[in-house]
Amino acid sequence: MRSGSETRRRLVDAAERVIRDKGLARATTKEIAREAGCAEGTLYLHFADKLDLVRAVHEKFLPSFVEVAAGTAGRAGSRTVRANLVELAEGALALYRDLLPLGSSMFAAPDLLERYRTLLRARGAGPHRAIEPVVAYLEAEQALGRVPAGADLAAAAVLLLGACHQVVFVEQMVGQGALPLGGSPAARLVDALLAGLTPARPTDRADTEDEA
Amino acid sequence: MRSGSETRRRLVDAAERVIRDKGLARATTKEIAREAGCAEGTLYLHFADKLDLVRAVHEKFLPSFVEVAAGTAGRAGSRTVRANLVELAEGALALYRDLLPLGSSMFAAPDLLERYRTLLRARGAGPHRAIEPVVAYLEAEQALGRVPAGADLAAAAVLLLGACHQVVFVEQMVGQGALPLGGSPAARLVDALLAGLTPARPTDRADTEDEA
Amino acid sequence: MRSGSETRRRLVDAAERVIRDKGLARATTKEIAREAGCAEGTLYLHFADKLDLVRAVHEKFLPSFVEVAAGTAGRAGSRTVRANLVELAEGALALYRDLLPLGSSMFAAPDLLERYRTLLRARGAGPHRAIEPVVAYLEAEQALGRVPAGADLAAAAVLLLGACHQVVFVEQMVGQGALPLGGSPAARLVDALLAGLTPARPTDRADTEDEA
Amino acid sequence: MRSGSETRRRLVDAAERVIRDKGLARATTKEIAREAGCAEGTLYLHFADKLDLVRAVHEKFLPSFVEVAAGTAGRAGSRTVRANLVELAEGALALYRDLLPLGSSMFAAPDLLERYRTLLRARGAGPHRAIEPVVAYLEAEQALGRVPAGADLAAAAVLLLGACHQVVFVEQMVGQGALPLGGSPAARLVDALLAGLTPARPTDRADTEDEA
DNA sequence: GATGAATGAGACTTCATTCAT
DNA sequence: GATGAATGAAGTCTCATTCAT
Repeated sequence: MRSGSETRRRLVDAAERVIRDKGLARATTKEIAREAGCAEGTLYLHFADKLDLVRAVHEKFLPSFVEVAAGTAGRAGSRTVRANLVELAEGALALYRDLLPLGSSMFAAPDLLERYRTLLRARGAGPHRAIEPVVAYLEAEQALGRVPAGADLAAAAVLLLGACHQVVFVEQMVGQGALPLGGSPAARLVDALLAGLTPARPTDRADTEDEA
Repeated sequence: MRSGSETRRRLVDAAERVIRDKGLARATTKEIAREAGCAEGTLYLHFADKLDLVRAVHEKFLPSFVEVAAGTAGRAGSRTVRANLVELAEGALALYRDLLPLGSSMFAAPDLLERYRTLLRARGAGPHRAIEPVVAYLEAEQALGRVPAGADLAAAAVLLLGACHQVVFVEQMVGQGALPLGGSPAARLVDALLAGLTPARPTDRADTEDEA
Repeated sequence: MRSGSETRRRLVDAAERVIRDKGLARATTKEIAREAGCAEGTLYLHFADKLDLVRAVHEKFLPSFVEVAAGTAGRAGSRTVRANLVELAEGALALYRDLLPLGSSMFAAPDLLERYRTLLRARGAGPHRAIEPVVAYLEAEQALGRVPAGADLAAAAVLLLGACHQVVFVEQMVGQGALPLGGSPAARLVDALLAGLTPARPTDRADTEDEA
Repeated sequence: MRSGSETRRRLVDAAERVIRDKGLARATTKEIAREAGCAEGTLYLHFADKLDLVRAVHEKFLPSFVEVAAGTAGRAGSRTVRANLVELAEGALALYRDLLPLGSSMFAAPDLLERYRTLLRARGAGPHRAIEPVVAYLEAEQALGRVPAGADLAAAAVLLLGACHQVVFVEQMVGQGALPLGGSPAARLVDALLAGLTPARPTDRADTEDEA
């Protein structure tokens, strides 16, 4: 009943499809069962209740957060840092486009959010884990001298992934092209991050040397 | 029905409170009316339907996206760029903490999202407008030479605001402290953005001069 | 909502009728609402849930237990003891015929039984209170010398009311006439109780003078 | 399907246990099968439907009604009438404590009650048969002169058994000790029945010699 | 005989919305 | 404008029963 039975898998996939199409609020058990090609009652043979099924849908994507940069992580030293980061940002954009509708809808249902938090804690998973492989990649480049020695890699990773998250959030709420990041958003974000905002001249540099 | 009657205001405020407390899914008309201290039927004297009331709640926050950096915008040239950006980032964090639960829950109901999109288009508003004052501030600093001439200011603004959004998203989904941004997250993000990731040595810089 | 609104009363009466006709197990909210001439949802405007409605039905009959012998109690000294007790027994038979189907069905639903117990305790009511007016009547007769001085009046009351209960129980489970109490069951039970089972001769009386 | 297979017996026993524990309303086929240690479908190899299984549970107890006084019946003439009746009453109390929850719950389901009536008629069984051995015992004592010649033995038996039934009914509905029959209820009921309610003086006796 | 996943009717309950007062 | 009882469609979940293995 808990293991990967064929029907169970069909139900999870059907639930995912319906939630994406109609949103969590319109994802009824009747609709999910119809989509899965089974009776409504069958749902309760495989899941304790509807929330348990939704949790299973989310669970399916738990590894994604960490696997975003799985490919890139090993690329340290190859090609250029920029190329690797652009590839990584594009992967992040694709992932967020996939997960945002699923993830955000949880805020509409506090009980679901609570169950999800419990699940995340139990697995030690969550969206915050996404920055780990990015940091790992940057550390490897740092060791190779392709990233400055004193750089705050965690903050850099959050800047990049956060920007990707934001791009997708705006895309889905307002529509594509709302943000003035014409061309390749991934490339522009990476370039801006690499360049920083500090003027070349030492006098300006002094400006940033104060306490917050 | 459209005017700013006292009862109408009470209903909007009550709806906001209930949505924050219990989530959109548990925000029933009965509960909202109780919280507003009026009868359930009264709601329909002021709003076409429940979605219209929710839209009014969101509408209340439309200006916020633009006003985030209202204060900071005029500070160009004063203090340091870093200090101004840290203040701005802290404002963004506070704003996102306030708005995220309200904004994200829309993804649970596509019909609500659709109405919101229409509203945003009609008003030319939306979360993407938040970067405008940031860009405006940076442009002013750029004119003063406190920000590099060639910098991609739009991308920089998205990096900073996106990171703030991300920090709050993780906070609310997993809990505070999940991201490794100990100390002042705002300060660390700003510092990382200012510093960039390009090594000081010219040889490394060459690494990034590859395909756009 | 708790007071005696017209709709509330109609629902309680309808529920009583349906429970009598079809039994508690077949008394659905849909059927009760139809019988009451209102929508199913209306039920939940007046009662927390279905059990709460059933409780209200039972509550309606709480006073009955005590009022059985209300009339007879005042008759002490008038007519004959036998006549008064026969009248009382006939009232008890009528009451039990009315209440047994309602009361017994509770044993099928432990949660309902539990709520009913709570209600009984709170009101200090219950089927055991039925013997009180009977005992009161007998005490009055005892004072008048029409009932033996040393008689165990509580036990006598339980014998009489218990027998009436039993007669109805058998009637409803097996059908009328199953018990060999042809003629007037009430009269036969009262006569048997008045007469007792002790033989007139002193030698037999000795038989019963054994261990207490 | 009708024979006394091992599995069939396990199912009947399991059903009895579940009905006692959770009530008829909560006695699901799933729960009964689990308790019996077999699959849900197996139930339908041995019984036409769920009601048929419940009927089998009740059938198991059909003889009980008659066997209550099996022991006592043969005791006529031995010990004292009182001692024999007290023993019999105690047996009746024990029996009713055992059967009442099972028997009463039938009133919640008229279709079950109907099937049970049919069964009782076919077997000539039922709760009314319980008085037979009591009457038989009393007749034997009557023949021995230990019970008055003119006594209405059927009515006396109903008084005694009915009182026992009542004691248990009140116990299970309100709780033990609700009836004022402290000490040994069985002994008090028997003593009251033996003594009767007629005053020793002939003048009082006249009171009862009126129209039926 | 035994199994247990699948079924689907139907139970209880919620809630946005209406309307007579 | 305000009320709140009434509505009824729709939601989640249960459970007796069937059937292919």
